[in-house]
Amino acid sequence: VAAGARPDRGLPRPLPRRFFARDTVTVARALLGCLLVHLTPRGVLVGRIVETEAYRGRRDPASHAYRLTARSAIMYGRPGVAYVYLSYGRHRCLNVVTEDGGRPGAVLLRAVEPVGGLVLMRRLAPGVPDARLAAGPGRLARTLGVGLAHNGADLTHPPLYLAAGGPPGRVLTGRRVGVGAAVERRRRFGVAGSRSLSRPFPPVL
DNA sequence: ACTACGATCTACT
DNA sequence: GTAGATCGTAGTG
Repeated sequence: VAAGARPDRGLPRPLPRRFFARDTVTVARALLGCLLVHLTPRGVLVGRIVETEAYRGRRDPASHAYRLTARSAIMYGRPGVAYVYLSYGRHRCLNVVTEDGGRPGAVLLRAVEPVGGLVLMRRLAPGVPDARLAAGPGRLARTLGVGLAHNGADLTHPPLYLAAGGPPGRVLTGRRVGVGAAVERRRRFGVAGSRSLSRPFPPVL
């Protein structure tokens, strides 16, 4: 980069790795209101995180890290790294690894509100209304240009990273989506009033 | 090597 | 409300 050049001027600053080296539920809540930023060759994409889910290991049968396998090994590794997997052979899901000291954990990013790069986002998800462009983990990955190639990417640095945002306002909690009934409740978190939630939070749990 | 199964989304009845 | 798509991962033989 040329001296004096500021290629990231105007862009939010990445969250430090220590942000992610904490309890997974704490990180899942703290990520609400934060920004997901992707500097792609075709443009800058920015979304405000409005929905997350916490997945731990060992004691969490719904977590991919319940057992240590080739795929889940990344959840046992460095916090702040992306864990991207293919769901139902069609959809990619973006997580950020949490915890420290070899403890497994990850937060699934389930929904963001489009903040920047709307024109490109609409191209990536044709026919989807703006508020719904990244409502759901599969749509989020598609609309933000995230693929399996990002598995293992460091989310504390561009081109794909997380950044501080505004306060989330009131936070909703609920049971995780798409997992069996025998698992613990209230590991899904959402920003109340957002029109970009993947689905409503039931009034009573 | 072979099989079963999804942390989902879309389309259609 | 429910079915089908689609393929990497994980478990079994």
